[in-house]
Amino acid sequence: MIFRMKKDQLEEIKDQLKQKGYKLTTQRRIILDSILDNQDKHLSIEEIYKIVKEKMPEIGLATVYRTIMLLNDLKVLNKIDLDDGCSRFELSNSEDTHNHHHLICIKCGKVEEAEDDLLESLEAQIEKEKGFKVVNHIVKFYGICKDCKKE
Amino acid sequence: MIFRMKKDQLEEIKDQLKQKGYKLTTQRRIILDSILDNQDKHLSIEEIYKIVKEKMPEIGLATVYRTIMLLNDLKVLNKIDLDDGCSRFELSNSEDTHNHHHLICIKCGKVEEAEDDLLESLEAQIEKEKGFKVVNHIVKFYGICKDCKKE
DNA sequence: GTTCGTGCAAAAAATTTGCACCGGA
DNA sequence: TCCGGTGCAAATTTTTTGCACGAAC
Repeated sequence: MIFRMKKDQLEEIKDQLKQKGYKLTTQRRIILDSILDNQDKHLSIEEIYKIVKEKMPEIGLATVYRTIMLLNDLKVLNKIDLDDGCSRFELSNSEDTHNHHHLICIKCGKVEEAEDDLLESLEAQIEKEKGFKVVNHIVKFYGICKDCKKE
Repeated sequence: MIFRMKKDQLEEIKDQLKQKGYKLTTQRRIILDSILDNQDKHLSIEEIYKIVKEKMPEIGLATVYRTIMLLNDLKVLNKIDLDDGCSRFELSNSEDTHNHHHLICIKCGKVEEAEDDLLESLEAQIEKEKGFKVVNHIVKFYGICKDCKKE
């Protein structure tokens, strides 16, 4: 996946916060920064906390929770569940989110991403049949990854 | 969705337990029973515990956890995450599971099910491109349900 | 200056574990 | 009988909350 310039993304999110009346505190900036630096990962709160704490040791875990929840509500982040006992999050770059899925290996636990998206027609059908307007979707495929198939 | 005869399903799951060397204890039978009686719902552990406790007040919450995890491992149940802070589970009737998706309303929180499945071609493509053999998938659509659209 | 956000610590919720005893196969 | 399964309570882990203080706008 090709990521946009980090600077652009940061500016865009900053604007979004400002528009909704949220302050851009040092803590929020550092947390955002850490997430943008790791957008290929699926970080847990604890992992984000650890990364952020290196840049700002006095930060509290509760602040990380509150910030992540805020970003989740703002749809800046997506919560994903990789069945490892904690919530994980990934950036939801508006163009990308709708177009990638997670491939979770049930043998080694590795998580890959697949970029294709053939769900538009299904969503159209759902709206027609159920009257349900889809605004986002999360798709997880469970299976055996390339490496594990070899064994 | 049309459910198979509860009795058939129960027998099938019993056999599965027996085959793998697990005992069919009273607790497990009651838990299974409660889940089969509620297959249209997406029950949390706590909810299952409450239902089961009426039939067997002395049961412990830990037993429910252990049984549900066992059934999850055996693929009798699927864990699903409806973003309400706890794990929920649904029966994975082998024929059905692969063919239904959840429609989660982001306004009222209601969860519907959609039965269509157009993912076969996508899965074939994933296997071809990534060498990842898909054995199951979980699809959640977030959006606005029929009722909420009216408001 | 306000008001929103933060750190800290305590609380609440969700899940797991240890262990002595019990009951299905 | 034997061994896996259970109840209970305690421990862990994850997440939330209350409150006084501090920092953005």
